[in-house]
Amino acid sequence: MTNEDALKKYDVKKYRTPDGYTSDIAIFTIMTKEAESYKKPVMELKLMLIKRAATNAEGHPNIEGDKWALPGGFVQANETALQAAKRELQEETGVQGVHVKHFGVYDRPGRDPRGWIITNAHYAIVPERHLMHRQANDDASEVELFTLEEINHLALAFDHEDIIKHAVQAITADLLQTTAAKNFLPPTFTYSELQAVLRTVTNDPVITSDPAFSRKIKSLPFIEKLDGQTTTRTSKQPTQLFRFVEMEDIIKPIYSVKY
Amino acid sequence: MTNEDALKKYDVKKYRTPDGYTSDIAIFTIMTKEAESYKKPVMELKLMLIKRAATNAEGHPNIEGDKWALPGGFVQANETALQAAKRELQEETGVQGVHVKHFGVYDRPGRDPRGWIITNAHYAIVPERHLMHRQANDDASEVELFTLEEINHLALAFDHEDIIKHAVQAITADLLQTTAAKNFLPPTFTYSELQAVLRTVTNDPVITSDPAFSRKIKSLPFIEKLDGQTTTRTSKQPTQLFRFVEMEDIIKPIYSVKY
DNA sequence: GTAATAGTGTCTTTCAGACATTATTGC
DNA sequence: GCAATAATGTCTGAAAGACACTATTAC
Repeated sequence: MTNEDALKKYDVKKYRTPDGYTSDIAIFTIMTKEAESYKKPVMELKLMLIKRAATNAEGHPNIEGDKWALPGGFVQANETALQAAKRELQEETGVQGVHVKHFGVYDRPGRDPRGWIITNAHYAIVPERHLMHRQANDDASEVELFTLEEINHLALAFDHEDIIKHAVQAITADLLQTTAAKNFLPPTFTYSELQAVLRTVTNDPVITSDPAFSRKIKSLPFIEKLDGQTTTRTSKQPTQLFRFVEMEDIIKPIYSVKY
Repeated sequence: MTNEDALKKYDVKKYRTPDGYTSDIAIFTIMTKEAESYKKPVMELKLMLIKRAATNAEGHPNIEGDKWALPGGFVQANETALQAAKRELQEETGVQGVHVKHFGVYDRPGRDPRGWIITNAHYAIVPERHLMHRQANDDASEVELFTLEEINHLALAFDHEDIIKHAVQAITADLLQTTAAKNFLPPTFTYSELQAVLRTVTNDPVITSDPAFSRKIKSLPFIEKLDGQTTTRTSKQPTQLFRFVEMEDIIKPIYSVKY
């Protein structure tokens, strides 16, 4: 009656099994538009897509060839989809050790003409400064960063339009309701740098107003003022530096805030 | 060069594929403790688990037999995991048309001794009043509702301890940061009924203090006061009724609230 | 000085938090 | 009247929101 006994009798072929399990990854970065000295940063959210090759290694036409898609690949039996996503990120960008998070599963019948393919989708936050040595791999003919507006005009493979839409929702909620913004910023940052990151996903007046945000940042329990430390990255006037404090996630009930 | 040509050349067996794709569902309900007339409701969050049969239909010992587990089953090739979860919910409780949501994927190698099994996990919110005609199905010898405290002391199958922990986190965040509480409540409700639901997952003083919550509920943009409509369900004094207003999700940035 | 960004002063209004008080009704 | 729940009155303090103003520095 042990699990071992039970296992011997179990027929793993009893059910139809999927034809594949893949891991896709939406790699987001935030780029500074027109970086000038002593200038307030203006940032832009971008997503990395690859152009699927028209033909595969054997010269045959590729599925959904010539369309843009999220990087991804088949998950191996000895790894999780999250590990596969990190491997894919490493292959596409050479970057390791950044924020990677699951946000959805795509399993609609017929979503992939090759068969019953389950896709586990993730997003990654890669700071601009880590994206120096991007390289294309053999499966992709082109790799490019697009703004969300540009993506609206691209031909996308499979159901990647849906997946990307959800990825943007997921990263928006994460940037605003967790301290995920820290993954786009250097370890110490000014109020205007944090503000620029948040402005890519919100128009909340508390965040967009300079005096309001400059005051507010000092009272946030998950951000620490670094007394005496300043920078002139963003202004001629030396500017106060801050850093994020490690803290378990902050849940503010919608029933207890001001409207 | 069309997708059809490409498909002919594609060998679907090139990669090892999973041995199964299952959909599990954490069925939550909130029960009123000691329901008396004219009494303020006190509620309790409960989760439905099934006891896996010691032996299967052929009399052989069952995998992880005699342990408690989330209801679930294999996803068919012609459906999504969400559809499978709703089917499973219907089989376990006879309930249809309630809130069912994906919250995670479990794919750690070795998590299931039967092979490489991917589990797509969901949770459902079922109002107490819909749970009149619960029935066990043939795969389960027992079905029971447990409090979260009771679950800590049960022997759970596979990695369901992890899955349940994440399900509780997911429903907590959803109850507090979306209007999901409406799925536990009748269409119109008093402040103390909503309060009782929220108290199952939070101790926030704005919610637990009666005068504070009674005032606050009137200023929430997603809740509407029903002028002139009252009930004596919860008190001898007729009590104001409210209802949820349909509204796209409210994201309150952690950077714009009070601490 | 000028321009740009950072940051403060100050006023008004609103709301949270606390606690007492009143209102309503079945028993 | 008593007990229980609902709801309001009222005070204090803190923070939001708005806008003017000062501070600092490269040029």
